[in-house]
Amino acid sequence: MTDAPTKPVVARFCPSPTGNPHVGMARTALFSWAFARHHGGTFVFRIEDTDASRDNQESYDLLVDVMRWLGLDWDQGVEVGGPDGPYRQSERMDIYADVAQKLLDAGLAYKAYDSAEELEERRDAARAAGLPSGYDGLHRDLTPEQQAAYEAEGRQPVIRFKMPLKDWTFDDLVRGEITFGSENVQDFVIVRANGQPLYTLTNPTDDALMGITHVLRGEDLLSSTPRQIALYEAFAQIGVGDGTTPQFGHLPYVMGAGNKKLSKRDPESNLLGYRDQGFLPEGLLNYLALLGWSLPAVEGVERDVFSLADMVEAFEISRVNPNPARFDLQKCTAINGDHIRLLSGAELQERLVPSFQSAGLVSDPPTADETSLLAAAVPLVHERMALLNEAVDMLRFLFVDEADFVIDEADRAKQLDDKGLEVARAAREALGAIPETAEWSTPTIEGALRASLIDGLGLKPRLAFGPVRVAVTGSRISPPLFESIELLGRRRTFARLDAAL
RNA sequence: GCCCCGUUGGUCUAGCGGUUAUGACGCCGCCCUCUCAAGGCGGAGAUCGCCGGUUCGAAUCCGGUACGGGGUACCA
Repeated sequence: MTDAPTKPVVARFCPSPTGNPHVGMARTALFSWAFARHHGGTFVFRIEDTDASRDNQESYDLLVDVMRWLGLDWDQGVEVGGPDGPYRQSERMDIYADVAQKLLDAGLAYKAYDSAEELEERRDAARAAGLPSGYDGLHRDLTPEQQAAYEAEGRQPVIRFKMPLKDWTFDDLVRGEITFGSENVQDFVIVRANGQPLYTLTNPTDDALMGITHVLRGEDLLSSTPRQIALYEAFAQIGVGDGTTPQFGHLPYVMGAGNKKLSKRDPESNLLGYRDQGFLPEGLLNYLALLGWSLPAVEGVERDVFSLADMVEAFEISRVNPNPARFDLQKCTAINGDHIRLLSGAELQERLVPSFQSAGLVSDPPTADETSLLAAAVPLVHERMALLNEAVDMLRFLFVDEADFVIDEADRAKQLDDKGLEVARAAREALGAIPETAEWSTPTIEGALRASLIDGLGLKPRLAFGPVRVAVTGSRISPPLFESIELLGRRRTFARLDAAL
């Protein structure tokens, strides 16, 4: 299968605003976006909010917010507009009504009056007989008299699309040729009895009207593809769209723990949660890309940490793996750590500001002192973190008011026992002996401490510095000690050692 | 029931008829080292779901089968 479209690519992402944006959705958006960008095409962002009972504005806002955070920009769509708007289906109802009417007028769709009970009964019978259980086509060819009779009974009809009687074969962009037999693709409802259009109509209508050339979506929609192809062929007859049918590619699921699809309820699936935890959009996206796709090896060397730009350059839909992938938070976090290490110190510092602000350690906007302290402190933790929020915990001791400084009790017990206090006392003396006139710097601090604790007391380094670390930073785990002491400053360092003794 | 999709170490993944089956995350060990990381080195872990077939030769091609997933809605 080749991956060289002949006409300009127009791809789209068209979620329904129900609940929290989840990672599977982001993966679908990413692949569609990367596909469009790779081919220099257009990316459309449309919202499918045709079901008023499930859709809501808050969810819509979240969707827009998260797409912007991820950096998946769109050329046409909600918020930005475009030639084929509006891009919210709730604002396009007249269009769907018009298309449905045209389909009816052309004899490509029909009114069906079956009641829910009747349908269920026939469906059960078909199953029992080992037959496919879709609509049996009973009202396909009702005469006007029969229709009038049903209406006289007070029945409100749905509109069903009349599937041409033939087999349906298409070449899926990720799975290859797929065929559905005619008997398994029955007439489907496109407009509810109350006049509301359904996804089955709105989605292909918009794709046709917006000139979508490539439809990349979740594999849950694979079996509805024949219906959509049939609809496109009908559109060609009634003049909706340009008469062509897009190509389809069905992306595998992103699964959660166990073996089930990551659901919207699952906290691991909540995209905003990742932002709050301090994931970088490029880190999350990189990991998501790895779920079903990989950068081609260059001269036999595989690479799994890459930028969005790298992905755009290399993204071939034919390389997408058709099988579902389990989301692994640990690996996602590890990849994110790699991306953090790829950031310059200045970039990292900038991205860290919001985390420090929400922890109440830095004001909004940061003061000059806070900014310079951050600038000096960030290099200390840059390669020690996988998530932005981890920096807050590691550096809290530098930013916190003295009154709020606390020592972890478990660590105090382990390190500041009698022996440890003795070491801390020696450290306090050694540091206090550094002349006021001498620079309070990492080398001087290290020199003083080593001379006193290692050479003087004859301690192993880990035994020497542990108690000092706990007294000064509040934890057995901290950024490098001497640098930390330098940044803390003379006064605060002395105060903390004194307080610990 | 019927239809469709999928199946390579715990997880993700490379592989497109001939490899000691690739790499990553995780795990274990060692080195580095003031803690933790990062980094370096090494290791354990896969009879490529199973059975047949094609072929000199199959993870790769074909057929079946099992298991998992999806669809079968007046949800999307």
